[in-house]
Amino acid sequence: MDPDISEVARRAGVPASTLRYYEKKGLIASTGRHGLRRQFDPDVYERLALIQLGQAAGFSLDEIAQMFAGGAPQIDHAQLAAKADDLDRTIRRLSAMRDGLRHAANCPAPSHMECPKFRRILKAAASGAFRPRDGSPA
Amino acid sequence: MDPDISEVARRAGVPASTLRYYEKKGLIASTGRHGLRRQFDPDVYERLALIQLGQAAGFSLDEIAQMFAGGAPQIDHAQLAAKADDLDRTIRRLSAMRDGLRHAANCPAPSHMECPKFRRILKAAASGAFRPRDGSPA
DNA sequence: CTGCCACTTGAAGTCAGCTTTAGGTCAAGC
DNA sequence: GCTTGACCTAAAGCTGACTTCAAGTGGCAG
Repeated sequence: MDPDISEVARRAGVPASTLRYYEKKGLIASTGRHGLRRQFDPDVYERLALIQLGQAAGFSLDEIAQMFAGGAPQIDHAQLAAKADDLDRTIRRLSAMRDGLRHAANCPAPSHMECPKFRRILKAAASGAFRPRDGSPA
Repeated sequence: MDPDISEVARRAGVPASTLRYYEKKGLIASTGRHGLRRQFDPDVYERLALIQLGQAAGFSLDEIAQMFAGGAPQIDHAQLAAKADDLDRTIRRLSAMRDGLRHAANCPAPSHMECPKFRRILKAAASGAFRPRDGSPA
């Protein structure tokens, strides 16, 4: 028997409301109804995993829907490489921040403003060095 | 003469609407008015840099406002260390994603589903390995 | 056959961080 | 003195990814 929405929710760890939302967005499809109730093909689990993976990679649901658009998932290699580069920039930015935070957490200066390193970082922030590029998460 | 809002906007690269929003939130303060028009202390530039830095580090505006709450910026060392750890987790997660994307971008398999590495990553996604922890950006 | 309750729906609400809009004020230049 | 237009306000709107709500439906146990 094909799983119903609560079964999919339980097994995939995704709330039923989210599954309905994904269906409306065209990210997943139900195979039919049993009365009112949706029934899902077990393939939906793979779909959901792809969605979660895509999200983790920083793709929006709309972008993910595009990938699913043509039958079997078509994922453009250039698009993947571009997203990898986005991630790389984000990682570098976050790494710099993390190092700055670690320093500030251990800095012996009485106030952060008296620490030269902090002031240097602050100046970088003022000049926009840490502004996320478009396409970066957060 | 103290700068007015458009001067601050121009020099700090922050829209006037954002400055008003920050003022309402208590993140910055104007020193007075010239007619209706706000006047700002030049200190505001440092404030704005701190705000941008805090945002880049993943703090919410509310958290940043808390830090500003007691006269000179009080930034708790434990809080900084905790945020650094958050960032570290995020960085590791994103690095794994980036590597996965790079592989997929160059993978010779006709479909991603036929690549063992991709399938392995997909399984990890299904098991929630990439779900952002609470406190992580994006 | 009846009642329960898990499911259904569309619409509205949530969150953060802003931006936009509509209508108003007023310092400064002519 | 009059016009201009940059500034002001409160309130509403926006984005993305959902969640919540109120009201309805219907399969199945008893």
